[in-house]
Amino acid sequence: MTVRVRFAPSPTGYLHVGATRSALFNYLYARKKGGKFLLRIEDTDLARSTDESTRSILEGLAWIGLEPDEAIVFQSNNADKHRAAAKQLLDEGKAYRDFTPKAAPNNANVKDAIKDRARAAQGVKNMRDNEYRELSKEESDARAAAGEPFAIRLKVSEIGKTSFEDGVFGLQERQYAETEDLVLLRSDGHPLYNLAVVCDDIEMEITDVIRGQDHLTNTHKQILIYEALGAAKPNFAHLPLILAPGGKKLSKRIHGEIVSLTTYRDAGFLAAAFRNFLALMGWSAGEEQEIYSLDELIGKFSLAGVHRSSAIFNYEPGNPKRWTDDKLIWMNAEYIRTMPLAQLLPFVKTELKANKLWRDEYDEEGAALTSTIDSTDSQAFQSHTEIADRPEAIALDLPEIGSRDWNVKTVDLIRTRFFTLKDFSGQGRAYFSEDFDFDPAAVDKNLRKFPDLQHWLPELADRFEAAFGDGSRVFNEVNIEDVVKAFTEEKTTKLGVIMNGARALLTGVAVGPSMLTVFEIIGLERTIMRLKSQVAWN
RNA sequence: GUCCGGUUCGUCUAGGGGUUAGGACACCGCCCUUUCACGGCGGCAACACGGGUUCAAAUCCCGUACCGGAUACCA
Repeated sequence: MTVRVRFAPSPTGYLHVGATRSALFNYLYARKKGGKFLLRIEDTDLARSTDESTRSILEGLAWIGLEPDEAIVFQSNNADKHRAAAKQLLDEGKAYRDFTPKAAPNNANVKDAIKDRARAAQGVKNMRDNEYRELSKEESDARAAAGEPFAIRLKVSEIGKTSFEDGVFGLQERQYAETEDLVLLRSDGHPLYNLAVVCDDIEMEITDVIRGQDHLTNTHKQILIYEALGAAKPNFAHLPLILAPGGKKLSKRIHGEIVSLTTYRDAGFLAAAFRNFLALMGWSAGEEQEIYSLDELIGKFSLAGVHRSSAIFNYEPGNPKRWTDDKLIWMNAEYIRTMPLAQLLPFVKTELKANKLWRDEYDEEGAALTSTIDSTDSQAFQSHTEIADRPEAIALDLPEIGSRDWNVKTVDLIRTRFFTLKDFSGQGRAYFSEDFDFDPAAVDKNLRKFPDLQHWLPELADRFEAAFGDGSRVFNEVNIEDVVKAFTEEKTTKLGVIMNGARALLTGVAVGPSMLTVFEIIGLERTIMRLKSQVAWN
């Protein structure tokens, strides 16, 4: 039998990172087993479900690369089937009508109300004391015919237990006495979650249900429904939860946008990096590897590697440097600097375009460097070093400023210190535009601390002009170094003072690659212009 | 309350009778360097507690504590 799994979110908000991990594990399991990964939108709670949420979920799944193999199922479309199933169980005497008037909903604190009620019962509550449980068929039919409202409850036996072998948690057993006669159909005819899920999973021929640990007790209820319906039950596996720092469940309401997948997309994370990070939350292949391609994850995934303990999604609210999990940030940076350049470039292009930093010239086909990069074998993943070590890529003369090759070389140069795609348009803005900001800290540290620089740097610009302006010498690292060193000696100052001052003026920031390379990449013309500019000083 | 589950460095984790308890992130130090959040080297740092079984327990058993989940005519 081919494996069929499903991800079944309810569209009551954006896609949650915990839910995304459930989707990922379902997907990995399906791919590993050569099965199908399906998507069902559980939109039966009309009051809370929105189309916008559905769109957002779909968008999130598309971004992270977890698209379903078959058409999306909307649970609300199956309500008639759910009602028919309830009716069938009623007719077979496996369920009964409960004419108890519906209790007023206590929306303020539903959870607390449930807890209080349970505590009041002191654990000796009889789950079978419903007065309508043994009502005669005649009377039940008569009252229903008279128009009296009723809910339909499953008649759960008093003696016995449900049990199943959980793919993660092992053998799970629960005495029937612990399970109440659960409601299948609300008195307004609305099918309830557990019934809907079971009917749909049967209908969709789901073989393996993989979902959050918060559904463990639902599983016992659902098994009762499978049995009543005479249907074969699927395999079940429950995943540990992802918790917030402090150990509470990571929730949209309390923790905000940090739990939304779109936050990471918008913050410049690579889907591959995010997926990699998520896979390692609650799962391990039992080895010391950290970076896994999707194919590797599929190859190595197994439910046996899933933990039973919850993982904490670690971050510090209010700390800009740790706004999300450290390891996630590191992993994204690791992907940016080590992934094949040809794979990174399209993402950088999108980022630059969105900030009006992209030039059509970057798209032009042609030169040697570009074709070298494009032919890079993208299966190899340690490629940053490979590219850097490849003499034909790095030894080329500097491409014309603003050309496609220049863009490729620049991206490869600056990516080594970047954490997100946003950095290409933020910290890296000065490479692509004249309109960039100066980091006040960089100005203070590298310029104001050495007031002489205010006239020295324009002077250096003149030296560059004199040395390279007529084109007789190439503006490259070796020659630039000669000029700067001579200038430094003349001023009897340290090389670092000149270099760091120039860095602040040329790039607006205090960090970056070797300054000699930066001069070269920025180019003679822009270097002269920026060294002479006084805007940073004002 | 009851049921279910959990507890190895700050965090993610490896290890499941004999290990100097390993790795990653973060942090700290040193090196490289004109700077740097790259890179290299090194450091700090953990088996919740109490009993038992055993020659030997982080590992098996029992108990305790703490944490989490569930307990709806929500999903």
